[in-house]
Amino acid sequence: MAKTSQAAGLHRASLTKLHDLDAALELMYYGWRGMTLEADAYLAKQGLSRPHHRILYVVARRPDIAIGSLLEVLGISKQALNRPLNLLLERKLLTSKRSPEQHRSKLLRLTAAGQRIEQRASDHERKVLREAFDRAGVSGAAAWMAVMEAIADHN
Amino acid sequence: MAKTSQAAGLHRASLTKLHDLDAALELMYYGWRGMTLEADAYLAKQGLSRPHHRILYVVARRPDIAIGSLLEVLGISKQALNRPLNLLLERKLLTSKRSPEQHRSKLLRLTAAGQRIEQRASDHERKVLREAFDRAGVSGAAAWMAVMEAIADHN
DNA sequence: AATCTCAAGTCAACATAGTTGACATGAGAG
DNA sequence: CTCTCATGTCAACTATGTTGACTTGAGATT
Repeated sequence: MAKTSQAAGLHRASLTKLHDLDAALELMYYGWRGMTLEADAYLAKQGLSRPHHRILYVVARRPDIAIGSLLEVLGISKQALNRPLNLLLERKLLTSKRSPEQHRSKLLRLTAAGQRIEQRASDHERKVLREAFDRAGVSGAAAWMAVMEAIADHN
Repeated sequence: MAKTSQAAGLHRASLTKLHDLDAALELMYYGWRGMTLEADAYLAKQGLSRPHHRILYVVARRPDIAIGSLLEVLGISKQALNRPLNLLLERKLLTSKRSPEQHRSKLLRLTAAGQRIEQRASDHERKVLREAFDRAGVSGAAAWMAVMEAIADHN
């Protein structure tokens, strides 16, 4: 699961711009890469990868979430969730218990170890954002957020 | 190759924000999704997917690129390039010819059909960006670019 | 008590996108 | 005639996802 290898650098290739927005398009690509690169490397060291992080991230922000809700939030099938989720339970980064009344569903929570890993992985991503925002200033950061919201909510 | 299915919507989940930058972090995730969603759907209708688009995109902007250079730009192994590239050649979206002097390397070019598909797929992505930039105004777009550059070039 | 529903879990088969490693081919250069 | 070097190809593997078909176990209904 996840190699330590990779070009890691993957310098932004200099391609001829055929359209006005090609530069922006490429920035989205390399921006995503830039934000996740260190987090992925950290996760790989822990024997984890992005799907595990996504689970930890969501459970951290919705303690006692049921598996069905987690599936909805992640937008994947339960079969796809199965493996990474079980690994996290085995590694005791997550706990699951049945709720007192709603005995049908299982509630997920992070253990202390799970919280630590979630925090460190997300910290790598936030660090990249923070440095960029610091350079851009408060108004630049706000403008970035506004544009990203428009892109994310498009349609 | 690529299903037409998917939640397609995948509404931005409302998660408790544990940190200042969690909102920004999630925006990067959903922004990437938002930009590529329609392009991926279009490509799927053509029986293609993102790796094919990446190849078409690069070759469009570097006509007569050799395979070795393409590998560098894409940052994948030649074995990984092999299948999508051969599909594009079979479907006559790309041509390869040996150059007159440098007989060792093969030069890649888009056919008219390849250009059409590349353009349409990229247009879907640019459309999302254009609408967001229109709302944000020139200064907002410039700020977005500046922040994304800082993120992309981080490290 | 018997049955229905519903969340969760599990098994199999498959698709896609990537990896390493090993080796073949074909042209140019020495 | 051999060496290099870009390209091509085969095999085996990993990881992340998909559908479809089923089981299990608890709660609710009749």
